[in-house]
Amino acid sequence: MRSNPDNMKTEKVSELTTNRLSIYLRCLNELAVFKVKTVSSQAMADQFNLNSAQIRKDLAYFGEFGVRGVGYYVEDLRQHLMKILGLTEKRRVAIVGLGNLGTALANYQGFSHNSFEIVALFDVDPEKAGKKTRAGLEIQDTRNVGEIIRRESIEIVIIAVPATAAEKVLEEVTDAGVRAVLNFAPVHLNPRPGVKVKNVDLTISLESLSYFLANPSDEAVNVHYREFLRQDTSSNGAGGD
Amino acid sequence: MRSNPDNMKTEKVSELTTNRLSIYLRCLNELAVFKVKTVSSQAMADQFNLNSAQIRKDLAYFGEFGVRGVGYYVEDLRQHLMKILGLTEKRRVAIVGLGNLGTALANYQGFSHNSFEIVALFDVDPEKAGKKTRAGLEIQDTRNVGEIIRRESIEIVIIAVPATAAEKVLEEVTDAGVRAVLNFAPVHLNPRPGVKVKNVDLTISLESLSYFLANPSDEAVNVHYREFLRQDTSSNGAGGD
DNA sequence: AATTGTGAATTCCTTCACAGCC
DNA sequence: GGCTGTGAAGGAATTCACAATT
Repeated sequence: MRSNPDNMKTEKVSELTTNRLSIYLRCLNELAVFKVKTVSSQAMADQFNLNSAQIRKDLAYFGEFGVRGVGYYVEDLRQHLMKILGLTEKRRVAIVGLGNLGTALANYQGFSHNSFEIVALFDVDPEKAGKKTRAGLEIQDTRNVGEIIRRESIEIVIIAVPATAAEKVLEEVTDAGVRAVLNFAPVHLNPRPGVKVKNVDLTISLESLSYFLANPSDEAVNVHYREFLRQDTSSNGAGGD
Repeated sequence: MRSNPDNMKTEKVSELTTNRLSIYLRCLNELAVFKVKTVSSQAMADQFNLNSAQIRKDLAYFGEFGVRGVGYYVEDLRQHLMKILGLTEKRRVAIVGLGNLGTALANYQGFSHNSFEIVALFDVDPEKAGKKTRAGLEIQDTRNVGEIIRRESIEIVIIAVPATAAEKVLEEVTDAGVRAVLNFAPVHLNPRPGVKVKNVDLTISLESLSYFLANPSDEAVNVHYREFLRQDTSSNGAGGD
């Protein structure tokens, strides 16, 4: 039993769990909009085809947030999850690589309500340097990435450069103190200990879909849609500090 | 033992496995460029911080592709993987939702060499209808999505619409016979049996990174970077045909 | 000697099932 | 009665370790 209802755990939490926490939070956000006061683990489980015990376990690990016979107070749990996921203050984000994807991400509204703020953009192409995105943010030369990351206290870097350039970018931003990276380049990166890399690899996603098209009889018949996002669970240079 | 060296399995293959097959293929593609003739499971494992037994198991499931004492013939295994992943012929892809992300994807070059071809684009916005992307492909009205999917023999649909519109799009394309969907909308979709949905959820990825920033002491110290892409493993309406 | 293919062992994750509480 | 929190059971995925093969 955690017994430290607000102040965190001592063991390790799997990335499958953190992904689910994010899903629970999304669910609670929706319920909050409709002014729903409480919700049971079963109700949430139904919505996402998860198992209710899993939800309870995931949550119970961080504290006793529920009330027996009642369920979870939506607003209360929402606050707890925000805290656990480190979303109570804005995280400053930079994008490296302003090609199609990088540009789309720079203009994308959909980042979690207001927990993430894109504050810097980088590209090697001198043609692009100086240009501004729709939001009015200026593209800077990748050469200065380290310096600016420090100056701007950037915590998360999104890598959207070609595969061949990704490793070098990772090194540079890691040198500048960044410990969290979202990598869109279709390449395996080897982060140093203490640095977390999450990968979004469109080729893998598409090829995996292609496999299922090529093997329609595959996949057990009654596994149902049960499972949800096992998104990534990426490379991670682990390590306590 | 599979014993049917070319013609497929009878059980189910996990999505973790298909993701890895895709990684192996990428590795082989690189080796092929350098005219490397053979490769051992250990050599591949080193490159991606995987376990060599896992690679051998993954491959052995589909046939006996290796040669004891030698390893795997790069070109031979590459062909086998292409076949297994269904990449020997082009798969026709449509994108629904031409906002920032959809547009970026429409212009993106990086799709696996030439196994995927984007042949149709859709958006609800009548302003956008008729406009062409850089590649010269015209954006069509979402109303006609079913008809065009059938006419164009589209097999894979990329959903890049807002969360609220995604479920409806899924229904429509499923009605039109699509069985593979890549969903970028931050929402859980419930596909019918026999339809595969892979999710790419940027909010979950970022929030998961945020968790690790908020909990630096977390994550066991010597798990090392071992694990690689557990990308998604999404919703799946399973089912034999 | 090197390296695959694979049963057995292990580790990790999920689900069950129920005691405990409201 | 309804629902949480959780130990125990079950299942899945990974890794070990070695016999089989070239």
